[in-house]
Amino acid sequence: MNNKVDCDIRESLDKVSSRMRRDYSESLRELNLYVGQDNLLYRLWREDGITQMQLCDHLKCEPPTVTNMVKSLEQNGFIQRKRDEQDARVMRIYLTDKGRALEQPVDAKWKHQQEKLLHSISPEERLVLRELMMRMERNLF
Amino acid sequence: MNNKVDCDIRESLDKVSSRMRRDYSESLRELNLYVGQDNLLYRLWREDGITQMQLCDHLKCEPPTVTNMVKSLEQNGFIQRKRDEQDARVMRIYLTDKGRALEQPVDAKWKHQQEKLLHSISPEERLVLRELMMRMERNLF
DNA sequence: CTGATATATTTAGTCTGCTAAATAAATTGA
DNA sequence: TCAATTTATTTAGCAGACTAAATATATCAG
Repeated sequence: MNNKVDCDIRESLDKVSSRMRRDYSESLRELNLYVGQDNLLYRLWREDGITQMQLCDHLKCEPPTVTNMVKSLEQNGFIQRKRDEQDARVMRIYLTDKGRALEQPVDAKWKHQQEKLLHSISPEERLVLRELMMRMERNLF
Repeated sequence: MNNKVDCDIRESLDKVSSRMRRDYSESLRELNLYVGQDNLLYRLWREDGITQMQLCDHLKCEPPTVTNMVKSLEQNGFIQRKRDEQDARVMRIYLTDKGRALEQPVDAKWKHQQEKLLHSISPEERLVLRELMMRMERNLF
């Protein structure tokens, strides 16, 4: 009986997150960005010139994924790659003006998407929800 | 102030679902399946011989995605494609014995993953969580 | 009956994401 | 010093997922 609830939670989680990703992805296309690239840029808006390895850590993905994302972002002129002077193995990623200019529009789209997700949920409920989400997170890591 | 909570919810949602997907994906590799294929098979376990268009509806994805998944599953011998006799446009997808045999092992892996996600959360809390997830779902669709 | 439209699928090409293996540079240890 | 190991990145190849465009079949309207 309880199993049904559990199933619904997992299915709902999948549905919500894939739908969010899809909607947000579509919205980002207006900025000539692909979903995920906004997250990479986000790290650079916080700290410009970090290495690909650091991006891996933050994005929680594997090195080849960063290589590809960075390549695409560079081709579109949002970032620039420079080899580190001290350590010739590492690549440092720097924002271009075009990349910096995306911060506000991306933030607006992010907030809009977020509001769509949560709009029927009260502040008190959001606290409860966050607490439960955090516990699921801890269960997985 | 509340915005922080909202942000955490969305970030947490992304983290939890991507981690779930990743773990589950790795687990499915033992069955020679890729993540997502289990969901397609699930539909066939419920109703064998449905069309690719019906699979699209259930999986909530686009026709080319189904084409590729079906191709891969057929090459691995889990399903068989047959053209519909009434309407030569439609392809009907049928399980092979090998495909049918995956139902139990996939179900076990799914349940295992689900328990990992929810194990620290009480039955009462699960009901609350489900209710909130469902509301987010309704917000998006 | 036939030309236009609708429907189902495929093809081509993009992206994120992965693993395995290759490459290149730095570090470590005998 | 120099071979072995570690670290950072890239390449190749695969999957799911997407869009745009092509193909093939069916249906509908005049």
